[in-house]
Amino acid sequence: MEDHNPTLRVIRILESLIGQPEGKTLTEIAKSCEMPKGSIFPIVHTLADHKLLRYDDLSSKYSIGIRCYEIGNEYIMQMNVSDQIRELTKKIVNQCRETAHFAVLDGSDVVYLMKQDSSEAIRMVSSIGKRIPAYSTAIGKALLSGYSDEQVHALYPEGLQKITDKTITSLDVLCGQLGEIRKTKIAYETEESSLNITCIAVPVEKNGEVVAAFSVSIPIFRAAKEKKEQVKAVLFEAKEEVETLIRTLPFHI
Amino acid sequence: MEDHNPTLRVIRILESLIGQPEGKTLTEIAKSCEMPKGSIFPIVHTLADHKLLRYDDLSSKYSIGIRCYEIGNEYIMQMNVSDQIRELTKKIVNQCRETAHFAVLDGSDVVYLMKQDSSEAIRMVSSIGKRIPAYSTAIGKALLSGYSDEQVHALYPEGLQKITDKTITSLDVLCGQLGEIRKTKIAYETEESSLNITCIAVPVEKNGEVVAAFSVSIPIFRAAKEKKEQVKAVLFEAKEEVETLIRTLPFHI
DNA sequence: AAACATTGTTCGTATATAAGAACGAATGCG
DNA sequence: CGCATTCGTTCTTATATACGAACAATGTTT
Repeated sequence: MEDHNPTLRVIRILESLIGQPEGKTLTEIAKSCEMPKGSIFPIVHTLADHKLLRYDDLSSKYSIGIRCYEIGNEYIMQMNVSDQIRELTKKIVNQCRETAHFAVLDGSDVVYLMKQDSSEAIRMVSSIGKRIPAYSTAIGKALLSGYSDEQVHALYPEGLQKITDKTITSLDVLCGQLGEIRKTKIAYETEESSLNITCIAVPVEKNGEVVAAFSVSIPIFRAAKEKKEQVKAVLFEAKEEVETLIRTLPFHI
Repeated sequence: MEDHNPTLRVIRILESLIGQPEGKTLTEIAKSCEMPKGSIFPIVHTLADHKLLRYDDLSSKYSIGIRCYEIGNEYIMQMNVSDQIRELTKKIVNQCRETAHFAVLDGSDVVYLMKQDSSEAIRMVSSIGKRIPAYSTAIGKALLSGYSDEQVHALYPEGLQKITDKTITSLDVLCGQLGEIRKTKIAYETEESSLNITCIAVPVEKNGEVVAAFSVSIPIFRAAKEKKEQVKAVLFEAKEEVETLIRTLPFHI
């Protein structure tokens, strides 16, 4: 480790524990962060003392602590409309009987801020706080539609990776779809991010800029034409409502 | 600032931004953390670079960033039963038509992990991730019932502060109620934390230890006797279900 | 039982950070 | 228009941290 930025160390330690529900031992953290364990020892201790990390005696593993949860929730609270948006997401679910998401774009990834499951038997397995490549989902495409074709190209210098057989891998095809979305204000996706799931999404705009998006995910066997039309109508209504809501209020990503 | 622990600095900076939806300028952060702004400048920069902080050009204020949200959600994900618990919370709301919470205890405070609003007109204004003194709420008392009277006394060396006119301020009265809760496994509270709200809660136990709690909050004008009885029954059912759920699985705070 | 592989922990010194004043750049105000 | 008050930024040196090997303490394997 050549970089001696102690703040960066803290960040790398915390990030190394994302997607690790079991946690990691001090030695494992040291290895994955490429830092000597003697160096991270006091850092990990301080973090654990303040509950940003949690230490499990049995497994002797560290994982993300409750204080991170509290701090992270502050992000949502900053959107002073978070409760209303949650209600709107819930309303979408009630009307469509399918899982709905509210998400924003961070770089080239979609970050889900809210998720409401449908009460139908088959549920999506997505989770809030998760991050996935934008180009592979309807909600991501809705968000990307706020960017110009050049900006989209710049976001994916390595091109588009296949996630399922139906994932779009051509930037030109993607930009073609984004052009449509800019006009129609609705985005579609079929099995491009997970099999047997189709997704419909609308961009949420403020002052002409795309700041967020709503989506509904449907198992394809339930995605008949009239169902899709109904979902589309519900999403357009939600779009209107949330845009009215945030028109005057500050709303940031 | 005498303490030169750089990790602690990061923590203090992040924590100083909790409950500050508007954010703070670099100077304000420096003042509230009692650190020279020249010192925290590189720290804040690194945090912002990695989106743990967010900088607003217009107000030139820093606030909690999206990456904190992602990291914090990892805490919930670690409870591999989080989705089922969310469903259970939702079920409580559907059956009671009132706001339900799921929370754990951290020190002497309640930390809400999940919240589901009722669709009724008047809603609670609580928020997930928030932290409030345990003794003032039904859910807090349910959680405290896992402690002995001595432990409870130790938790509040300064005694109990008044939040509303009806807040319990005597540790002995509190411990008396906790004794009841240990026997009956149900906790009540009326306007002790917020006016016009009454609350009913059940502790969630694993191996005889209280690890979490469910609660339902009701505006007092809707809290008739038969309503309370119904809520009590729903909560007992939820308690049974979640205890079965976590019996075999690892479940930690 | 002994060797091994874990875990976390300590320590001296090279090296990077922290303090705090002083700087420049905006903005607000009289 | 200029004084005053923000904002962020830079700089030098005292001072604290990071390295990384060697440490103890468990638990696992042979």
